[in-house]
Amino acid sequence: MDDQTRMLAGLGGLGGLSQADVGDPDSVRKQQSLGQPQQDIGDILQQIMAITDESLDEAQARCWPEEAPAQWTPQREGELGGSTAGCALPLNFQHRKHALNCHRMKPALFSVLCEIKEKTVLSIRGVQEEDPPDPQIMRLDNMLLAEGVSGPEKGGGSAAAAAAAAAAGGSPNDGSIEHSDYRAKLAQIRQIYHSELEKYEQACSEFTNHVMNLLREQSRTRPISPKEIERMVAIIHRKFSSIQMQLKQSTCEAVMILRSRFLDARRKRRNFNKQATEVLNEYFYSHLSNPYPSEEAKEELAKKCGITVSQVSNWFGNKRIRYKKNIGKFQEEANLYAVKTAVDAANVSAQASQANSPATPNSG
DNA sequence: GGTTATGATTTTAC
DNA sequence: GTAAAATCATAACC
Repeated sequence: MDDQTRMLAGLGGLGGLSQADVGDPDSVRKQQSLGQPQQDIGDILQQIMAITDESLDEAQARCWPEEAPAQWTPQREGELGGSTAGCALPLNFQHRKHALNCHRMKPALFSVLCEIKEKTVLSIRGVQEEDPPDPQIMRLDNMLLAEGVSGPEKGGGSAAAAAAAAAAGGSPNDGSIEHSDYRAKLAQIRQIYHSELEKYEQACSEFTNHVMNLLREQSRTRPISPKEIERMVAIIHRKFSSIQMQLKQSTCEAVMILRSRFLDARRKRRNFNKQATEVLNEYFYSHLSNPYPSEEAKEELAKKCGITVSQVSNWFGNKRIRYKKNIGKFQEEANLYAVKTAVDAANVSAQASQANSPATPNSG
């Protein structure tokens, strides 16, 4: 509450207009002899100064009879009148307020004061207010949307899980248990995110309303323009959006951790199927003198085996080092694939020669 | 349950 | 950035 009060005092006060700027009571009294218009202004300034001299806490502690009758009593009014004994005018607070509101010069004077305030304090603040959308927030938003945490719920998470499963090297159906586990955990994160977001939004709107009401109330006795209230609301929204960013950040982190766990292939390593291993071994042993497939070859092998290019690279890396370390152990396998390759080559050449020979009626 | 095989990751060297 | 080497973690086998 103290922070709010201070914040409001910064905006709700005369905003840079010191007592000397507006006119202290002595100089005002001197001016009173200058004629009726000056006397009017002097009166109203004195009233304003008397009211603004009171701290906001004091002002808020005093409730208006028409707004909070339960707290206002004649005795209370007496106390309030007593507490303002230090003021220049012997009016109690409510009387002063009433007199001020009814004063014929009040709208014009407040308009001028608002204008001065606008040109001084608020114009300085205004420079940093119109900032573009934060790229960091945009990144977080995009990620949360892509992961299915924010936005519509329909299958976002399962799509991400399917993609994750595919990236892990298996088909999405292979790990249906892990898949549903992933979805459940993602849904949990989503639920926490939305409930927290709702809380923040509610708090933001409650606080904004509270501040707006206070400023509107204050605007009856202090020069506060609607524009200034708007600015204050914008400031509050920015503060709350920074809290929201923290929430988004931690949600993203949670999703990343979940995803990395789900994707951590070491935790659920699957051997490649027999056909894939055969294809890879065939290539390895038929290129034993230089077992380094090009990028194109890797892509083709990956396609043939139904794995990723990086998995092909891993496999060749492992194979090279393990073969080199223990050639004897792999000799049998090498011979096997050498024979297989020779047979395949023979078949290919046979087919080629058959295709090149003149066709006969019996040739099938 | 222990051992081996294997896919993935990390560290290191170039 | 790439490959070798070391290492990790899990699957598969006995």
